Amino acid sequence: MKFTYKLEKKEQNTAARLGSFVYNGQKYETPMFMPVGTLATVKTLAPEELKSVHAGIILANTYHLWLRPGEDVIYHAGGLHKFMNWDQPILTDSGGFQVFSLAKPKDITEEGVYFKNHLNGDKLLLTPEKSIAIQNKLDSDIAMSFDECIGYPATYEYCQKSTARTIRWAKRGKSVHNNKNQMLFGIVQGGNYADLRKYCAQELAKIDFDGYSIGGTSVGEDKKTMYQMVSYATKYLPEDKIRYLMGVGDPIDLIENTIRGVDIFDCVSPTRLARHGHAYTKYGKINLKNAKYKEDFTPVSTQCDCYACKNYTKAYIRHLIISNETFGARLLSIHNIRFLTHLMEEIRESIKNDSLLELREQFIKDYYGEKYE
RNA sequence: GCUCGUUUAGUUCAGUCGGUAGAGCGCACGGCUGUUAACCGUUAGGUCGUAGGUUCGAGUCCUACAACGAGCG
Repeated sequence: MKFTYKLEKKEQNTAARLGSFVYNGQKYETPMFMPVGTLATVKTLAPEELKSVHAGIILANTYHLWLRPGEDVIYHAGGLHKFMNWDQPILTDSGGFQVFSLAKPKDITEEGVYFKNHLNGDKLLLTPEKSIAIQNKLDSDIAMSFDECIGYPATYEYCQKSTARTIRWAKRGKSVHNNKNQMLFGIVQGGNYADLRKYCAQELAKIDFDGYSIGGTSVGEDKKTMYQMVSYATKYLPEDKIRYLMGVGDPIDLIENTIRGVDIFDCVSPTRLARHGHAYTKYGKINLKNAKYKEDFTPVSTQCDCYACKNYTKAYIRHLIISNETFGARLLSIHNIRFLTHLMEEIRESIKNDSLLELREQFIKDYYGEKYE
């Protein structure tokens, strides 16, 4: 189902934006954070639990669902929403990140990208057209253009060549996109090169997508570099369209990139860290596996309103995680997602009050103490 | 009581022809940014049951003892 982004307000002191859209009769505000549910599930969580932590859009992955169960199965099920019982928005990534994480350089061609199916060894070719066709069938609300997520560092020559190809791929995808209920976003690449980011953003804007993403960040660069890449891109993106920074979700990065004009984020961190026993707190990330929590009978956070913090102690969750009990991963996933959605609530509030820079200062003080930069 | 077997890291076990010890798990700590990740990495941890003997040298071969286990009385 399509929805229209509305830019509500711009923060006075930064490039931050407050926006909104209505989906299925419900209003959603940006900036927002999207939990990741690669295989049509946000790992360990039921849809009801996702709603309880105020999740808005969730993300699923074209590549993974193509391999298993296959897009036809989901099409026959009546689409991804029905298949996974999720009546809020769904964004599908295109498989572009798997070009970065799974493919070898020699497998990337003008036509598309060759993958080795990790389930059965089959040789696979994913093209821009194929990615869009799969996403059309999955019937997500937002489809992503097939791109190459460039690693870091990368030479200017490589970024130039790859980014030009990503733009050609974006055009090819757009020309075959045929799901009227689905939006299509373009993805700005360009590495850490201002002119390439600018060029890519402007070329994509000409194609006229429903929204724009910034890709090729959180691939090993330092934070300063990431923020620079984002600034290079947001500067040249249409103001009236939503901007999505892909794969970014470290709490401070949500603040810093909101400041640079980003509207939505996604990241595996809250759920992956949860499964690995870590929890976000206002005063920094904690590792619940540490012995010091063995008899800590207080919640992860006394201020958090999530189900885990309201009902369980660190000692109990630690016990579950150490015993490899899935309930521990589930409780921490609930908490970590809630931590990020709550942070986004604070960010939106501070945009309304034009106090985002103050929020950043206070956050850093609390989260990092004296250690930050 | 006799026979056989076992005894090595916290634990379960490897350990070649005799050349002064390794692994998995656990413990402790760290990492994780569009998920091939309930994963990966790094420490710490040993009088090789005890006492003798053979040998240049014994976790390894021999003897005795101890503990545990099995079988037979």
